[in-house]
Amino acid sequence: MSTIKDIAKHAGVSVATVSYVLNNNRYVSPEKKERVLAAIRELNYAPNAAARGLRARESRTIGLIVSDISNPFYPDLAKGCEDEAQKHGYAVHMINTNDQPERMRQAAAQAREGKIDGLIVTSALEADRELLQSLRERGFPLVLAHRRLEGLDADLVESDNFEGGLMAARHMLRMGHRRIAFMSGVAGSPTSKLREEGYRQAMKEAGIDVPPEWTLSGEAKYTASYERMLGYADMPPDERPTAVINMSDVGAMGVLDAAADRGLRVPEDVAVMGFDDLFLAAFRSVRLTTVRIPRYELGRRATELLLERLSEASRDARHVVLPVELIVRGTCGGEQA
Amino acid sequence: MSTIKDIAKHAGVSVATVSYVLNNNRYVSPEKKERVLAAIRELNYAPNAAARGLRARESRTIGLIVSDISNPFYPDLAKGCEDEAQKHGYAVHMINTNDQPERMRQAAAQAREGKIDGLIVTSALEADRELLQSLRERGFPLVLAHRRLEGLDADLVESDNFEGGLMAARHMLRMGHRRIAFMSGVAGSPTSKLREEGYRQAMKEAGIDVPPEWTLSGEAKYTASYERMLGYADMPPDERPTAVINMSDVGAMGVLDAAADRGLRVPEDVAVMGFDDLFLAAFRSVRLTTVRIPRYELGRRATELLLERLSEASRDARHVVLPVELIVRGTCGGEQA
DNA sequence: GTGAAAGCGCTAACAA
DNA sequence: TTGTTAGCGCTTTCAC
Repeated sequence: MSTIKDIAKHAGVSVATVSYVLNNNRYVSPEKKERVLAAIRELNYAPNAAARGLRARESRTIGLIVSDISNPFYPDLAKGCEDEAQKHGYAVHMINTNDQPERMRQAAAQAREGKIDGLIVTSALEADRELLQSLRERGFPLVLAHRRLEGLDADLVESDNFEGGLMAARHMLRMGHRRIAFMSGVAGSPTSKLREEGYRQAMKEAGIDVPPEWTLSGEAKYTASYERMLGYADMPPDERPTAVINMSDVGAMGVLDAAADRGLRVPEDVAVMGFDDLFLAAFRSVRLTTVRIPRYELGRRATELLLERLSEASRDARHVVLPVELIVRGTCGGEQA
Repeated sequence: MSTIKDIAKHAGVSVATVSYVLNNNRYVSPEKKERVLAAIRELNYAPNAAARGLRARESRTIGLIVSDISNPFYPDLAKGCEDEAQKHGYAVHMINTNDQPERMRQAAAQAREGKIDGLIVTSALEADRELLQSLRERGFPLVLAHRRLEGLDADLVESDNFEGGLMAARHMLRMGHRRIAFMSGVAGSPTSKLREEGYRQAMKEAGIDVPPEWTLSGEAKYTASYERMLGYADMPPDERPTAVINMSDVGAMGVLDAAADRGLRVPEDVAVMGFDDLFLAAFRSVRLTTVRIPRYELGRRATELLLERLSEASRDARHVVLPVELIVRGTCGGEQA
């Protein structure tokens, strides 16, 4: 690989001149400029990123932490992040933690080594709090995406989870249901809690008491949801919930499949809703009514915020809440033609 | 951030000594070593990656090019790549090209700038050939994953596509089908071509002629496949294929849904197979028979090859073919209890 | 055993 | 308008 010196020699100018034309930040006479440009072309030169980074004390790359990229929730988010970063000349480092705190620690190390200029943390866990806090205290740019961490002084981009729960439950109510179950996620997840609060609010407005068996928590995954639904299916028909809201579309698939396995018709015997609006929700054989979470936008906005923070002096932590949207398909009835 | 100088001063030693303990490559007296370690802890020091990279002329990061991370085929591959890289102290740069040649060009620029030490290219397109070739000619480490590019001098990791097509068709034959359609992917894709060759081989073995309407090509996506299936459904029952093999599980979903929309029972009226074995293939309401592509392993092996190439002197291009597996579920009948 | 210093490739302050 | 040079933080040769 050729260096700036090679270019300088080849063009018969000083390295400073080459640097000036490279960065276009000083006047350089047309002839010299042309010679430099020609040399660059001829030698197929590209300035070394490490050297630049060392001088400039920045890497122009941001880190994106996801717990598991093969969870279909994240790819869109990652894409939003990458598209936005890319637009501003930043690269993105993907870091899968697989929910191992050790991996989070390695990410923090990359931050201290200057490998990344800022970090987007999706689905932050309570266990990460201390580490993230210490990063923030050292002034490292950080934005949380999708999941909040109460009390952490960092930018946050999330979807309107309370509203999502509210709108899901209201929709069920509107369709005539009274016994509506809300399958929440792992206990303690703020996302899940917020959605459940929205649900409870709607139920309260409707004057309905929510017995504990309507809000079983557990994983929002397929199997765990499938099993919870089996439990409901086995209840006496006049006690069994006639509507089930699951925290994720994949979970809702489990609910749908359990209902089918027990001979329950959807939506006649049981109405089902999910959250996310994954591509599979739109399949004709599924047609899942769901609350769309703007995943791409979550990633895009988080990146936007991070980049702003990178270029501006310190400012207060911001909190952006993205609207969610009710997508009515077939699993609750009431579908538009 | 503290630098090696700060540590040296703080510990009362030279920067060289600090470097020695950091890299553990020279004898350092226990006392000094301890003092250095203490200073590192106290000042929360981490060596600057750019400076190291500049010296060492390596970034310890690899680039991973995918056309679209939100295509459910890629996340597992990306994860395999990331896990393997991570194990060897490498980071991974994700690059979504969205099939824009411009993005590929930017990736190449990153390579020339030394931002990445090597590149894994998934689903390489014919249009990328020249760029990739020029990278190889400059000796840049490159491995192709999933899709081959005939004649490109680079390592390649792919799944056994011919065998996959063969095993899919043979399975259909075994289930008693004779009119078996193979919905191939976009014309010219080597992956698709190989699979189709396997299919043709099986048909030939069975002494069956394959009329052109059985091998319609198109996108392997949901909608395109849905529509192709509608075409088959509208054929007279005694001409219509009784079995359909699609190039992807998502495509197979389209086939399944089209069949359902036309009142065709699966597998009685039409048997359906996919390729990939995505998570959705296992849903109880789907139970798609499919050819499993080892996506994670594709990413992992590609990374392994790349890392070997990074550490060893130049060697001949290698070609690894990963076995595929027939996963029998319900859409072709013959499911195990 | 340990340290001084050169140098990786680049930018920018300063000099001419 | 252009060039010389110091220095970013680190590793490593060479000398002691």
